[in-house]
Amino acid sequence: MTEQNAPEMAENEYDVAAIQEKWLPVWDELRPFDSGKAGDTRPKKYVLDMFPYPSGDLHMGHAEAYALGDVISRYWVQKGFNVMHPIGWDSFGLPAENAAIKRGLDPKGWTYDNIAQQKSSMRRYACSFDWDRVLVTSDPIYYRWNQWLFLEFYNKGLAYRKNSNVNWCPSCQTVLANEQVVQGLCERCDSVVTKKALTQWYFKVTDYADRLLDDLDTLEGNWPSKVLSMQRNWIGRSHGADVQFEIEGRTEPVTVFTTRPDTLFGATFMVVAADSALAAELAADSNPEVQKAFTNYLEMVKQSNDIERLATDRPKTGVDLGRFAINPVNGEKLPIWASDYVLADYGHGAIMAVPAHDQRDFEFAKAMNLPIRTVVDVKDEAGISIDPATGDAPTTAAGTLINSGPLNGLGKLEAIDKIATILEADGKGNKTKNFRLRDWLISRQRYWGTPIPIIHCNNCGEVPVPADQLPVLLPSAEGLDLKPKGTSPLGGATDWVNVDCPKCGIPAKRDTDTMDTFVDSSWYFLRFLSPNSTEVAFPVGEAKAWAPVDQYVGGVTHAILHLLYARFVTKVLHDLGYLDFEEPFTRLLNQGMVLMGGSAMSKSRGNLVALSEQLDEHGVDAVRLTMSFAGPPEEDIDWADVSPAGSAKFLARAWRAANDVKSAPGLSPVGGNAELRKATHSFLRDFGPLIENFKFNVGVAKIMELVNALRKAIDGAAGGADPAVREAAETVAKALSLFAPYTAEDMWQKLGHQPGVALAKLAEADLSLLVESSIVAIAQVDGKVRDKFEVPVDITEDALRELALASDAVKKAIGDKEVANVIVRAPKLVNIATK
RNA sequence: GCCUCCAUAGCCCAAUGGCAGAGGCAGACGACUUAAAAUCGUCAAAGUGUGGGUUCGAGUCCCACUGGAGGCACCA
Repeated sequence: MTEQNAPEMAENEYDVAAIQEKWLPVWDELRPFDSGKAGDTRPKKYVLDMFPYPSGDLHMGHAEAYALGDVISRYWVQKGFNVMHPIGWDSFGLPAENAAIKRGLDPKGWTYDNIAQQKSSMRRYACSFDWDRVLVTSDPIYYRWNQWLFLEFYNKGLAYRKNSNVNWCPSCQTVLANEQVVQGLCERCDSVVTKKALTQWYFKVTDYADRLLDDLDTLEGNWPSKVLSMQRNWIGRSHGADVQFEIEGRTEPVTVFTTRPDTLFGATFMVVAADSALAAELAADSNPEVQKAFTNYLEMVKQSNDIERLATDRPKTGVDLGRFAINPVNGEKLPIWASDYVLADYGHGAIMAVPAHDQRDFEFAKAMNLPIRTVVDVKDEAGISIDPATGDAPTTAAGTLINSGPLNGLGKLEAIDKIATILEADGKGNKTKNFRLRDWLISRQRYWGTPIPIIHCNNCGEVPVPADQLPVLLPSAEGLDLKPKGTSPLGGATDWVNVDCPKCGIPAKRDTDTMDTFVDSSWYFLRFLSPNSTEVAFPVGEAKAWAPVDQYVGGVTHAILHLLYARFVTKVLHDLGYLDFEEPFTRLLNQGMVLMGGSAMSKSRGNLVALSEQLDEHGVDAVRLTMSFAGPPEEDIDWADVSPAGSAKFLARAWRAANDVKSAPGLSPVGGNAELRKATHSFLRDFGPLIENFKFNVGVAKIMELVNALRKAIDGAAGGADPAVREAAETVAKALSLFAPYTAEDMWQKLGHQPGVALAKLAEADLSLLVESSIVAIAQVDGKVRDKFEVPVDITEDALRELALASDAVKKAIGDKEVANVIVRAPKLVNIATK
């Protein structure tokens, strides 16, 4: 190498680090992704990535999510849309608080340091965010509106306080929503969740259960079916009937819910949830031995946790309460038992037990030696009636009703209808439905969250903080004991807690709980419309123009937590007149996880891959491209299986091709190398639909294909000056800008253009270039290819049939078999079926 | 126990019911080089987890099974 050609070498070298340095400041100037410019007439589109929790720097999971979200967002920008693609931080929550306790710091400092770091990483990662629309949920300007939301719910009767047995994490020392208990463990820290009787705040999500379930149908096709089925499972609607049983020695009847009212004649006992008020009352009015046995049993039940309860092979336990219920259809006396297999907070906390036709009731009857009466005749494979009373299992299938008075001879559905009619006529019951979904417990006994804007007054009770006194600012953490102790740390901020009642003026106290952070994230997508407004949570008019979110991108881990809550809050805001739509996210893409060596990355497993190291080693573009190219976006990526180095190699190859273009910009491609033009325009035809259908990996493969064709043309007959070469190279640069913005921008400059490849539209495919005059037709015999011939594209069916039948190879394959049928699909195929 | 989803070259993955291969990784060979790297090029490699069925024709649709991933679960 001589000194003279050294600078030229640098010019022809793909230098990842230099390119990254070069373009960031240019883009800062150019701001191609602003969405709030006045007079912007482009059609609007709202693309949203789930916002991160600032628990440290960005990791590989973020890198995947934001790479994929960026492909979609940049695609629509390139198509000429005014795309709103904002970002923010879900910055309240336990990790900040725990980290702060560990280090003796204010959670605020830890949180905002992490936000700054993530923000800088996102800029380097070249995310196409609109940096004018940023929100941070722990900013008072945000959580003031969180408090507004709470009060809207409160005033509508959708936020309320009640005392009940709640999920309690002994490690986090706070309550958990049902959705935050996974397999009996705390979602956050994996501690075994226990139950505790506490007064807590709830959002009445159950009021919306039907709509939350039914409206999932409107998302069909636009949301992953997996998420739809998870939500359906979670809401868990079952249809059945309420039936009222008189209780001996009690004025009020007890109502039970059953999905099998047809089996009412087979009820042989009743079971009430051991931990319910009803059980305690029935026991209290019973004889002393029962009282004692019940107290002992209840003690045992309280000590068991969800893990034990979930064990399916757990033997049935219970206590006979010495009381009796009267079967409303036949007047039979049914003994009442208390057991923990009946849940206090589902249905009415009491069931009618039909051991012949329910697995759990059957097990209980066997354990307690209670009678079993068959009322549904179910036949086995041999056609012989099965009798659970003498067998070892209940029958749960449909069958003909027996031993059931007026229901005898009916099938299941007819029997259900008839018994419902009978019960309704007597005022003893009615058809109804029940949900697995419970109300959303939103209060937390922790510091780092939105204070609940309620004041408790001895005179007035719960008093909402007046709007003009919002926000209720979180008191400084200084001097507060943040360590979890079961009551909110805010209770220690005496000056803050003690206030005068806004209604009557006497000394009162603030509510010291904070809100579940899922409240913060349940409506944040609306706040991006005016992240800095001090007047409104979000402007109703802007919401009409931008919302709902056209495309939401995020992990499947939020399938039932965040996505269900956001749907619920949207429906409430709709009903309050703030929104004209009922579903927040029109289209949803769930990206998979990034694994390493077959399992999720974790420090303890020792398979953590640091994003920053990957970026340093391969460059931003190569990492982003690898995320898109690895496979379908919803599948997990095993980092051990993919090749960021290969991606970098490809990017360099594409970049070099642009460097080899020897014509001036603005050159018409007409008359250029025909083969390359064909490759370019078949790419242009295929690319858009692939991206719109999330087939990013295939889209990248198509770009690679085009780069290969481009290389061949440059090195071959066409040469670097051919107009088709320029056309192909510009197409590559534009398409590549969705995946590898730095490389694409640099290519764009090499091709002689001003910065801003992100805004350069891809050309429409010229389909006339793709018209072929002839095509290779195949001739099959019994589905196997036997011959091929080149035919005109407009060949008639008859002509193609003749051609195929005349082929020697076809004749040989037919042999002496008789031709049964000849299928012709001109011009591509003939299939000859023999007998 | 109930409900989803997945299975294609050594690996990651393509394939409107119509010739199993678009693309990549790894591999072999060649060109360039004193040599290597880089680059450019050429090649090899599976009959689609198993067994049935529908069809003129099945990787694709249906059923069963095996293996893997996920959700719900004492919810009456």
